Amino acid sequence: MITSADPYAGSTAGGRALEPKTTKPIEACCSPVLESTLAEAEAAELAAAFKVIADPARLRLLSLIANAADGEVCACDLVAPLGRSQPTVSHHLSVLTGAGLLEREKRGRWAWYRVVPDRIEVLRAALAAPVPAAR
Amino acid sequence: MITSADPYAGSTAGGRALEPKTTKPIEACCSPVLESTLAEAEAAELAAAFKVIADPARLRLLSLIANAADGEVCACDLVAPLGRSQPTVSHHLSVLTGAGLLEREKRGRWAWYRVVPDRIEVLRAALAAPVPAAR
DNA sequence: CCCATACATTGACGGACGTCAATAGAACGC
DNA sequence: GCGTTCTATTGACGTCCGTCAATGTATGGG
Repeated sequence: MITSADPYAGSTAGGRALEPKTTKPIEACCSPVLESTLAEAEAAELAAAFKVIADPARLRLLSLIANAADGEVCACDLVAPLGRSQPTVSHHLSVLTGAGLLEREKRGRWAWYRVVPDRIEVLRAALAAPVPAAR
Repeated sequence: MITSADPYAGSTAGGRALEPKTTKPIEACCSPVLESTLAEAEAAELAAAFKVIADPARLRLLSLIANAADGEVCACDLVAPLGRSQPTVSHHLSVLTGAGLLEREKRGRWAWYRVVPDRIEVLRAALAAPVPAAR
């Protein structure tokens, strides 16, 4: 007998949820990790957000686009620098856009991508050090 | 013919490297993602670092330990709140410690864990917004 | 000594995901 | 219309990894 009335907010980890598997956009879901105890649901959402940027290809895409001349890059100019196939690049761009880290604008035959700094700031904020309470 | 002498720093993504698979501690490896273009190696290292915290169990462990009374927690007090088996908790603590995000101190039969805020700051810094150059 | 407790390691299983080739879809020029 | 170009989707494959049961290792009490 471990817990009869589980005192821990959302500690169920064994039960697979089998959710619709939609790529939810990143949004501020929790206070900083070091500042308050995360419930399982909050942790899952934050972890999913970090998973989006926890990939070399996607990090490089972000940096390539963020450092472009006009702040935007045509998808056609990303395949070669990334050293991956066109479908793979398209896939990663889709993941980043789905998470809200990129904005997509279709102009003629081309798709132009821009970084959305605010969404990255959300991730950054989640890693903020807590203010030293009293002093 | 796309590239004869690859002009992109470390774009090889197809070739599996099959490295020793050691868990390298997190350390400042690159300038912020939005500030300069990441080479493949830098991106791989940063991605590996983010992967460490891109997991609900590990995020909860960090928050549980960071918010403990004395800034440290006995491993025995982490199994129940996490809602996972003891070996699983031990595994995650090992990953976090290996990455340098946690410090471990063995006292008698118990293992006490503390957060290393500096290492988390490294990750946070990687997401920093670039200074608006000129004004 | 022997047993109980705390933690780590091993091995196995199943799901998640990064990758590519092939194909489909959309937009443009002629 | 028709071919060309750019992008997205589909399907398949292999690897990575989070999880647990079982076992191993160490520490301490009686």
